[in-house]
Amino acid sequence: MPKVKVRTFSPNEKLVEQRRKRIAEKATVVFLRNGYEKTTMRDLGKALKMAPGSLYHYIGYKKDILHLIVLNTALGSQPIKDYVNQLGELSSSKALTKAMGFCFKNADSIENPLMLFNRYILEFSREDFHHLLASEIDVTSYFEQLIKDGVDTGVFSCNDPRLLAHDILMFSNNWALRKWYLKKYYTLESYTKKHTKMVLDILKAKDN
Amino acid sequence: MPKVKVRTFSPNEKLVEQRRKRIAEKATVVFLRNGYEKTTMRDLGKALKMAPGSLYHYIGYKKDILHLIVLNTALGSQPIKDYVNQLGELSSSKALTKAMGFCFKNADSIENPLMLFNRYILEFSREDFHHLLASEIDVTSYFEQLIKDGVDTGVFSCNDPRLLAHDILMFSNNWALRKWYLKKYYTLESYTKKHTKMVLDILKAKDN
Amino acid sequence: MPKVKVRTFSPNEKLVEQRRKRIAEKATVVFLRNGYEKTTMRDLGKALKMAPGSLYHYIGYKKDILHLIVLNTALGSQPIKDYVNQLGELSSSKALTKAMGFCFKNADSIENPLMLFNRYILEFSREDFHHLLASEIDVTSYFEQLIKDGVDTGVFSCNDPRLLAHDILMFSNNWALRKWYLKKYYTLESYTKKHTKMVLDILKAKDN
Amino acid sequence: MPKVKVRTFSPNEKLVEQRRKRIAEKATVVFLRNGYEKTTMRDLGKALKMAPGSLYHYIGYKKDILHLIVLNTALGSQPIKDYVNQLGELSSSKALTKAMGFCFKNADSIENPLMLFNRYILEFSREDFHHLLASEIDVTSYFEQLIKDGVDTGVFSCNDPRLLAHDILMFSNNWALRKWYLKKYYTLESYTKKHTKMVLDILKAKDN
DNA sequence: CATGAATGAGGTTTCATTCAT
DNA sequence: TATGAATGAAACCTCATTCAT
Repeated sequence: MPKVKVRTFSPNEKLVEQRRKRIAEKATVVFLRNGYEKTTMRDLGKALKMAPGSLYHYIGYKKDILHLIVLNTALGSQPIKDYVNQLGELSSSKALTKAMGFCFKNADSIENPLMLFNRYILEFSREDFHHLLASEIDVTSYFEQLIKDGVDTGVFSCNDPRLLAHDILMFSNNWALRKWYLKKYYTLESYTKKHTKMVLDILKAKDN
Repeated sequence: MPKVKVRTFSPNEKLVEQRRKRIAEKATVVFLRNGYEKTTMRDLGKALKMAPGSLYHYIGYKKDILHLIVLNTALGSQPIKDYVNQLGELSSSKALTKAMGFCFKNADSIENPLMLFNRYILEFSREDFHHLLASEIDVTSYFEQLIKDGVDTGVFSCNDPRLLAHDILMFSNNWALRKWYLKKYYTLESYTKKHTKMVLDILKAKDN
Repeated sequence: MPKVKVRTFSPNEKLVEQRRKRIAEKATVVFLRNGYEKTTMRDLGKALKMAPGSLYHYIGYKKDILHLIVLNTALGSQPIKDYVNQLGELSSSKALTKAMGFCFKNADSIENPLMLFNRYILEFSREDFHHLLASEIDVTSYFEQLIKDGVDTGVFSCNDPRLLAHDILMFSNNWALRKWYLKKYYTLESYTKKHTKMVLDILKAKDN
Repeated sequence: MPKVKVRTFSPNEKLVEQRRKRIAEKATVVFLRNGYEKTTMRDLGKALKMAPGSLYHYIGYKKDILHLIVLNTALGSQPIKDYVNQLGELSSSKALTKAMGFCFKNADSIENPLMLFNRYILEFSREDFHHLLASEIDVTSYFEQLIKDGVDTGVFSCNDPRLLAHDILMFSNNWALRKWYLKKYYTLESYTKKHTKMVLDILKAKDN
C-alpha cells in the first residue's frame, strides 16, 4: 500500500479519513461518468454538497483524489491471498474454482475503480502505478501457484501456468471493464462458471 | 464507416488527406504518451512541426483528431471478414488457427490506436463509438461462425460459441493493450500459438 | 423586459446584481470609447480592477454584457407612459410640451447606452433587439396619442400624427447621439425648447 | 476628399481602381450584414470570388477597405453644392423644396454606406472621420443659407436657421438609417413631401 | 496576376487553487 | 471548519497577413 502523504489542514484525523472516503467514492463515479479532466472541482464539490474550497481541507491537489481512490479500493492482493490460504485441503480443481469465484466477485464489486484505473493509468502517480501493477502480479502469482500445485499432483496439465494465471485475471478484469456489454448475455455467476469450466478444460483437469 | 464531416479551409483534397494522415499518426503516439487532455494543440503542433493555427486548416476542433484516428485505423472488420472468407476448404481447426493468427497480428499492428480507443472511449463521438463497437461485434461474429461450423461438423465441442469468440478477441486485444508487460515473456508468435492451443483445448478439437 | 438567463457561479444574488451593475456601467463607457469588438475582456477587467476570470463569475459570455447593459438602462417606455398619464387635465399643447421635455431629459440621462444601442444594434440578441424596438414604438405611440387628442379637440392640425411622433423621438435621440456636436451651440434646455416650438408650429397649435 | 495612400502591389492603375471599386461595393454590403469585425478576409474574398491573398494586391490592410468605401461613396457635399448653385432664380420655398428632394434622394441612394458610417464611426481613420464630419457641416451650411435667404427676403420666419438646417439633414439621414422601419409606412416620395411641408410650416413660408 | 498554405499573436473562456471572512 | 470570491495561467481557436508557387 503506497504511503504518500496527502496534504490536509485538519488535525482531526477521524474527520479527514471520513471525508476522504466520501470524496473518493463520489469522485470514482463522477470521474467515470464525466471524465477526470472534464470534472471540475466545482462539479465534484456540487456532487458532494461541499464548496470547492472545502475540498482543499482534505486534499492538496486534484490529482490526490486519484490516489485516495486507490487507497480506498480493495484491490490489494491481500484479500485474495488470505482467501487462497484459507482454502486449505481442497482439491486443486475445487481450490481453483473457489479462487476464481472470489476473484471474479471481487472484480465485480470494484467495477468502477477498475474502470477508472484502466482509463487513467497515465494520471496515477508512479507509486500508485507500481502499487497497482504489483497487486496484479501478486494475484496472478497465487493463481500460478494453484495451477502449479495441480500440475505437481498430476491433476492438471499445463506448460505455461504463468500465462494461464494471467488470462484468468484478464477474464476477471474483462467482467468489470466490459460489464456494460457482457451483462446483456451473462450474469456474474454464469460468466464465472463458464470461464471456470474453460480454464479446467485447458488444464484437462482430472477431477472436480 | 462513420462519415462525419471535419471542417477544412483547404480546397486541395489530396493535401487535406495527406496532412490529416500525418496528424492522426503523430497524434496517436503523442496522445498515448501524454494523454489526450494533457496534450495541447501547441504540443501536437510542435511534434508535427506545424504552427498551431495550421492544424486548424485541416480540422475543426481538437476532438476531430480522435475521429481522424478512427478513420485512419484499419480496425474495420472487413479485413478479417475477407481473410476468413478466403480460407475456403480448410478444416475447422486450421481455419480457426489461421483466423486467430490473422486477428492477433492485426491487433499487434494497430497496437497504438487500440490502446487509445481503450483509454479514451468516452471522448469519442457517438458515431465513432458505435462504429468501434460494431466492428468488434462483427469480428466476434466471424469467430463465432467458425466455431459453430466446427461444432456442426462434430469437430468442436462448445456450448457457448459467442462467449468463446468474445474471449478470443479479448486475447487479441490484451496482446495489444498489455504488450508492454507480455513482451517480457512472449513474442507475438508464442503468445498466439499458446492461445490457439488453449482455444482448441476448450473446444476439445478432434483434429488439427 | 427581456428575461434571458445569464450564467453566474455565485449563489449570492445581491452580490451578482451589484457586480453586474458595475460591469454594465463601466462596459458602456469602455465599449463606446474603444468599440465592443476591440475591447478585450482583459481591458474591461482592467478598467473594473477585476481579473478577467472574475468577470466570468457574473456573466457567461462577452455578449451577455450587452444584455446586462440593456437590463441596466431605463429605456423602457414605462416612465414616459406614467409621466404622460399623470399629466391629467393639461391642455394639449402644455401636455405635449411637458412630455417632450421629459422625453428629451430622459434621453440626455441615458446618452451613453443610447449611443451604444445605436451603434451595436446588430450585436444584440434577437430578444434585446425586439425589446429595444418595442420600447421605441411604445414611446412614439404615446406622443401619437397626445397629438391625436389635440387634433380631436381642434387645437392641433396634423394629418400624419404617427410620423410627427416618430420625428419627436428622433429629435430626442439626436440630442443623445449627437450631443458631442450639438452641445457646442445648445443646452438640453434650449434644444428642447426650440424643438418644442417647431413641433407646435408644425401642428399650428392654437394655444399654449 | 482625403487622399490617404493605400498600398498596392499592382502598377496597373486602371485595374487597381476597378478592383477596389468592386471590393468597396461588396464590402459595404457584407460588412453591413455581418459586421465589420465579424467579416473575415476569407469571407470577403469568398463573396468576391477572390482568394484572400489576392485582396492584398489591392489594399494594404483590412482597415483600408473602410477608407475605400468612403472614397467610393458620393457623400461629399459637392453634389449638393452644385445642385443648390444651379437652382438659380427660384423662390426660396421652391429652392428649399428642391434641395431637400435632392438631399433625401441622395441619402436613399447611399443608404448602405450611410448605415456603415453610422455604425463604424470609431473604425474610420481620423482623416476619414473629419472628412465625413466636414461634409455634413457643409451640407447643413447650404441649407442654412437657403433658409437665411428666405428670411432675408421675408418669405421665411426662423430665428435659428442652423438648427433647422441640421434637422433637415437628420430627416434625410433618418430615411436612410431607419428605412427598414419607415418603408412600412412611407415611400421616399411621401416621406420627402411630408417633411418638406413640416419644414415650410416651421418657417411659416409665405409662398410655395 | 492569382492562389491558398502557413504563420503566430492574441482573443475568449476555463478552472485549479488560495485566502479572507 | 466551511465558504465562495478572486485570481491568473493557460487552453482552444481565429484570422489578418505573408509569401512561395
